Amino acid sequence: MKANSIRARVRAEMTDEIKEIARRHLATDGANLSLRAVARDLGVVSSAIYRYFASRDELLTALILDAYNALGGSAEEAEAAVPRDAYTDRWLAVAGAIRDWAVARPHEYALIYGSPVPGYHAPEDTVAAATRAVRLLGGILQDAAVAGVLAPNDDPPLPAASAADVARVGALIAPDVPPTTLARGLSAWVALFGQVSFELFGQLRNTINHRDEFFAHQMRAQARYIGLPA
Amino acid sequence: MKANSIRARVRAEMTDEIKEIARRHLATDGANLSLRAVARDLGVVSSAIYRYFASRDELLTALILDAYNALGGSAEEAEAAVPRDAYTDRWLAVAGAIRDWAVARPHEYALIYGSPVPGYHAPEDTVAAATRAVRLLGGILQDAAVAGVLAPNDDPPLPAASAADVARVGALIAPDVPPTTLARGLSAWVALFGQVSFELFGQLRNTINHRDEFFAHQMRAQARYIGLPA
DNA sequence: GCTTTGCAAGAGCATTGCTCTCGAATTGGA
DNA sequence: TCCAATTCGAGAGCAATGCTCTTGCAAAGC
Repeated sequence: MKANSIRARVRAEMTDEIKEIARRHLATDGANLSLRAVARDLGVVSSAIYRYFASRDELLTALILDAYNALGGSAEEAEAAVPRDAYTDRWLAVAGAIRDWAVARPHEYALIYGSPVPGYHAPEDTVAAATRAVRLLGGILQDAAVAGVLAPNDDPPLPAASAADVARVGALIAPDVPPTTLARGLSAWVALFGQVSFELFGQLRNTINHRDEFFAHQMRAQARYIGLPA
Repeated sequence: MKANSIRARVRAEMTDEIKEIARRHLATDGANLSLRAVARDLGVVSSAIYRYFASRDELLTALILDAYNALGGSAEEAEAAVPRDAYTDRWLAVAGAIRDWAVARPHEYALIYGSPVPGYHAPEDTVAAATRAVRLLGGILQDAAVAGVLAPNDDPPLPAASAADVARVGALIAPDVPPTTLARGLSAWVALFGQVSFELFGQLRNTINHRDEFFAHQMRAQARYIGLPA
């Protein structure tokens, strides 16, 4: 089949439409996605879906990949709009974009940062997409480090094995950032997604009611903790 | 039915056995728990289960409640074994117990801290059980505060609405802890569960490989961040 | 023009959650 | 001690699911 035959184009359109409808179902019915329901909405018999996705898991994998990329893209876009030397603002833009994306699509967020779907194992394709968000944070730290505006800290050094783990990550995304600062960066990264997950998964109910404001404040605190300039 | 009739005892045993088998299935097959499979393992026909749980969701709710209590109990037990004035160690004991419990029962952890199961809404019963872990942290902060060993910080004050939220929580579990310290405590709480979730849900794959060590180090850092004495 | 390939439809299978009915067993008051 | 009320498990049955297989039809490519 040539890449640009009518068939190929129709196939791509169908694939997109299936994912689109699946996303809609995800948003309304939650995580238990029904292939047959998607087929019905598409006006097609259920077995037809299997021409495009070998199984329900494969459809979910495609949605997961898309979600990682959408989230990463949204964060990158927000970060790119901030002046390069406004390091704290860049971090806040990333954090805000991630939360906004997640709040707008809680079920897609749950797909990628919630409990892994049973029996499903992330193919290697997803890791590149999944790291887009962390790479952004690494880039900000790196830029701040070379600019010499990253506040030092007097944390004790990491134990050997963790130091190696952190160094390996650092070499890839933020080579000029000292290890203890990198560890604080990872901590902020965890705090960011932890906060979003807590909010979306209901752990903040009856506790923190003004989530926007609290989130922004906590992310600002994380920026200070990392050592980004005010 | 009298509380101690044969029927009542058998009923309690059956209920426990159903939950026990369900937990086993959870551990092997993941989150898609099959009532019929549980019934088969119990040597009983599927409709018999409905004498004990009105629906699959109700069984899951019972498991969730048990999980919250088991996790809370495990953390409380670990914390109680530490001298009262070793505030950092108390925090580390809580954090370690929570992680250990979660690593040993990833699917039960996912049940309570992962994506909420579709259609399911936490009944009010669960909130008391769910707050046992936070209360522990609050208690440690409170004790350290009244002992006067909680290091102050110069964080900017919280914005009004968040300050009210935090104050409400603080009044309940740690009345003598200043708001900004409380905010740092909440941050540590989020970091704790965020770290465990990242580990169990696969977000640390190919990044942090020595998870025990890294977790312990990060929790120690959180203790310092909160202001607990070394 | 003819063969190969891609596709949707439909029937079918095993499985699921849940409901209902029917006998058998336990219970607790007379 | 007997008897009505309650509780329970078995079994059949329903609507739905994921997935497979076969059958005809349309597009693609020689």
